[in-house]
Amino acid sequence: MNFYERCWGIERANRVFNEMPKREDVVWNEAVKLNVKHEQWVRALELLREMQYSCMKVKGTTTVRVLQACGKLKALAQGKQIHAHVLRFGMESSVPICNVLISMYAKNGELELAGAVFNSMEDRNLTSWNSIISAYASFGFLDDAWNHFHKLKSSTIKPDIVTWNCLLSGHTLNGSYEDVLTILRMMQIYGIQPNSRSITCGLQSVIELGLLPHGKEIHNYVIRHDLDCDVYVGTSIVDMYAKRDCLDIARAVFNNLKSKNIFAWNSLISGYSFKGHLQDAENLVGQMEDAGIKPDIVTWNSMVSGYSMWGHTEKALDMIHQIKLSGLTPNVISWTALISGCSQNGKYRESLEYFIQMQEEGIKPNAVTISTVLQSCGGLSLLQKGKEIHCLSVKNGMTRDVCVATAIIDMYNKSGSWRSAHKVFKRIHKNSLASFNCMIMGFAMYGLGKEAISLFHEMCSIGITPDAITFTAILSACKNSGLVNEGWEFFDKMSRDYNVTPKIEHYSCMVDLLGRAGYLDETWDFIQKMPLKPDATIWGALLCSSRIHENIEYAEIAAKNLYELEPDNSANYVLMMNLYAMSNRWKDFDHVKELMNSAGLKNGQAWSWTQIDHTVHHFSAGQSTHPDCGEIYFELYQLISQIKKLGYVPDVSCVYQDIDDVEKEKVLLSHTEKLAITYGLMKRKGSAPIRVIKNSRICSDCHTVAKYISMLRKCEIIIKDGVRFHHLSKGNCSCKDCW
DNA sequence: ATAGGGTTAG
Repeated sequence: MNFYERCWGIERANRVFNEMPKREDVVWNEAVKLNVKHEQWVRALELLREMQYSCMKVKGTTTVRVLQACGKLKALAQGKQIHAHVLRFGMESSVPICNVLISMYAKNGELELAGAVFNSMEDRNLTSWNSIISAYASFGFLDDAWNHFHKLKSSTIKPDIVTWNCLLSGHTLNGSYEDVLTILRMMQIYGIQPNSRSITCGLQSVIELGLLPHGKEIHNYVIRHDLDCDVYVGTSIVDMYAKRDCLDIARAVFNNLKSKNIFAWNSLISGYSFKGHLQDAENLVGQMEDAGIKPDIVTWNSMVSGYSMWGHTEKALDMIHQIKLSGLTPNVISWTALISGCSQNGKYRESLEYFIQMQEEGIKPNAVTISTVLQSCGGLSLLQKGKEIHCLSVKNGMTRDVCVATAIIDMYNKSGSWRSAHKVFKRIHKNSLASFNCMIMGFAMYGLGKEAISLFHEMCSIGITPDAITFTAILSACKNSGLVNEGWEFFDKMSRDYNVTPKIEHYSCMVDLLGRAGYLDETWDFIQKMPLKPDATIWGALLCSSRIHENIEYAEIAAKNLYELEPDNSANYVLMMNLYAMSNRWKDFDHVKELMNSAGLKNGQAWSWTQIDHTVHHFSAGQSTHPDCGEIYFELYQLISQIKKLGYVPDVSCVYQDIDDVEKEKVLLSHTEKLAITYGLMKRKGSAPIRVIKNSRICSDCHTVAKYISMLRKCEIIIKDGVRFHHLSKGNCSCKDCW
């Protein structure tokens, strides 16, 4: 039989077997084992059944082999049949057979059955214990695994390296990386030498936890125990250094590797690419090819991701082309890398275009792709497109994914529809810290301070601990709703009760909160006492508040710092010019204007847009480019005269030009958000809210006009300005006029 | 006869 197997393979061997006139038990057993070895599963089982029918003796070793195969092939039904056979022929007292039964059930995910077999055993050896501990650990039932470990320790049998490694890999799979390191320490206490498998678990944990010193310790251990010739260990070390930004060390370790497989190359390349050393990464790809290793899809994807993340979209696209040239097909990860890079760099439009292109090439998006694309929709406030993607994710059952759910909430918040965001939020079964943060931030953006605060309390009451991001959200909610006392309270509480040290963004919120409320001296005091060096956000907040409350003294201090910290930000110059204009200080006005000109800066173009059906309508300051321009102005004049009857008085202080009030009133009319709102009113169908996006901050006059229009025409108007959202209805705004 | 079988890209 063996001879035939060697010369002509399993089929020939089976034929010879069938032609044998008289077949002994031994031959039958050999035939079954052989078929299992060649993964001729059906045939092996047929033979086994024939043996059972003819009451032949099936040897223990044969049974073990077949059960092993049932585990590997996840053939639960067949496994159970053999289990029945084992019971019928009284083989259940055999320790090896029970051991393999445990393993078979575990591999098929039947932990209860595995446990039942283990419990029914009269005698157990170390392998039995290892099998059951491995079963529980590999499915994340770590408590059960430890329980059995402790029972084992109180018996006469001693755990070995396999036992420990089962626990290590269980904790690694479960993501409890601190525990992995603790177990490694325990092993040393018990005098068990970690082997290469233990080490790879440890290294993976060190990478996830970002504990480079521990990693170096493990590296030393590896060198001392000659484990660095293990391919997996070597690659993990390269990977660790590459991920922790120690590219030189990573390269040195890599160069010393005895055998360099594709994983090692890829780890190094991804390290260089991720850090933005793209030329080095590309050179490595060349070297890898010279060494006779063909770059695979992972190699190329590292390159796509690097280029795309660092803003070189064209090169990323070029890499996608290269993938095709090398005979491979760009997969969902290649495309997601490209799309995500665009989105992260603010190239939202491009990212949406590539999303379409990806689908045209027959690649289906997954949850990561969807979350990324939703970010792009939010970035552009494209509510319609965002809704489409939301539908797509529902259709594909992706809303259960925490990242997708959070991205949907964020998209609705950023697209002017906090109600939809809230609806999605409430429908999520188990909200996470991230989704709470996202929704609190959403309320904050609309000036819904009370709602944000009550959500904060709800979150704490169900046992979720707020983090630094939660406090940024809650403080900006207080800031956007003018809740000074509440803001102070949260600021005190965060370090006192929640052990979160305030960062610069928290200080910035406080400066904004105090300043806008008019407590400028207190704000100044606060900045002086801050333990951190004030940055542009702090001075920017002070400048804004000083402008609102027309305090030239503080404004000038803030501006002086800002001109140094961000000389290219025209907004700072413009704010200063506004302030001087308000106080009729035209000489100072001209001075700032010169300063701005000499820095080569222009006053940014103001624009607004609104979406009607599937078309985006753009309105730019000083241009009457819209085809329906005449009609829009006609409608606007009528609206203005109607709201004047309701009490509207134009706020000419919003015009910072040295002209008379009649002229100023005309200038007010041309503000782009008014045109966009008017157009939205003209074209809207039914009672859908009018949504307008504006690149800079809305002025107080437009804000007032929008409030009156919402009252007059009984409509909802949602305006996103450079900073936040305004949700207007029935003559009121969600921001309660504190901006 | 029986236990563990890993590392890279979004």
